[in-house]
Amino acid sequence: MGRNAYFENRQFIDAALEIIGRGGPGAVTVASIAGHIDAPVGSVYHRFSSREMILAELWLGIAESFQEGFLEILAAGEAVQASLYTLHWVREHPIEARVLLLYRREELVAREWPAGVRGRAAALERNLAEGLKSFVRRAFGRYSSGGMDRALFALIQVPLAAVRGCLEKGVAPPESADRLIRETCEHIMRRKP
Amino acid sequence: MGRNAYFENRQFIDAALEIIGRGGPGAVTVASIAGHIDAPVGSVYHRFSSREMILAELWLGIAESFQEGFLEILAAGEAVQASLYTLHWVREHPIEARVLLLYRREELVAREWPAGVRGRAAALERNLAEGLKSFVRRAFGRYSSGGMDRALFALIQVPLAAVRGCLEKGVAPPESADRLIRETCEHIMRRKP
DNA sequence: GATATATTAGAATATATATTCTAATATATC
DNA sequence: GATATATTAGAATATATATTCTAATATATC
Repeated sequence: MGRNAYFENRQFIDAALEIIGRGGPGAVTVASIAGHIDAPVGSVYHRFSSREMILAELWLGIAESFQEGFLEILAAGEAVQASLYTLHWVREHPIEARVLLLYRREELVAREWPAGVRGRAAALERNLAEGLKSFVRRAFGRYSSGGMDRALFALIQVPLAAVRGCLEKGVAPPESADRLIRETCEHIMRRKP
Repeated sequence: MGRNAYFENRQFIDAALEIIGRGGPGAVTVASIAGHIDAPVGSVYHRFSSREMILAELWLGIAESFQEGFLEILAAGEAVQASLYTLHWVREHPIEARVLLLYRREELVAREWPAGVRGRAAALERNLAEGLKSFVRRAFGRYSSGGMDRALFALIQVPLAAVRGCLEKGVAPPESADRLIRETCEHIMRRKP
């Protein structure tokens, strides 16, 4: 019982997304989030325990969605497809991509996750580690730290590198990026560690 | 005439370097900089027009020194050597590397450079662009934007990607990084754009 | 040795922003 | 229709930190 809600949690998180996407981490204040949807700041704190909690939920939601797609492709075992995933995802989700891939996570949420989302953050890390580990086993016949270095480099670091400049400029990655990532991945994964 | 100075500008800049290197951008306050060398905050403002100016001078000094070495190797024309430069520089200058390569520049100095160092910032950008342009001409026979994309990717983005994880962890890049960068660079630069 | 002044010293102030708090409002439930 | 309460509404407060300001100090120059 009681008064009906005028806003939804999601609206505040989406407002934070828009604000970071346009103005960067420095632009997200509790007032700017509330103002973006004409809500009073009181309504922010009625829903979220702190400013950081909004950002944590935003970041985790994006990361989970990004990672779900990545792990699916990774499980299929195609290295090149997995290495191109980031690029395609950035093209489809340009704003989310900035939040997840352009800024360090610590710019949005302090190194220590706020209580209440630690489980989600830990699961994210665990799932990635597991997915990569079994990919490495399949790709190279057995697990080795050298194989993991190679997979991390080809499937994650290089695609990220190829995309970072565009994220900064706020433009979509060019066609040429596909080729650079594909070539690099094929070459790096061809050689056994 | 007048009282002799007890501190030097350099000490404040070095203090900022140490503080960022250890605690990240969030840890550099005017008070923490002054406190690090037991100076009063008044002495900070006696030397620097603002907190941002200290960070601008720190960042520009590191960037200039990094870039000078890079452009020298680039002028020699060896793509692989240039692609390994970042890695070697990170091993030699671990703290400076964090300031320059781990954090976005905008975390330290706002997008608009403070008046007084705009010339230095512009020169930095111009010199890199020129150095890369003439490298591309030599490497591929003629200048093309495709060639520039390839050079940027192989000589800058990939080396940065290979090194970022270590910068975050605060450890020196492993031997394996040399091989990944070298292999990628050779492969990417072999093909004409 | 007196004097001017560069610099130290650190307290006071300004400002931005997160958080708290009190009152008003709207509606579900009786 | 009365009542309890979830939620809105936004003013008040707390806090961190950059910047300013005033006084003290030490030394180069005369």
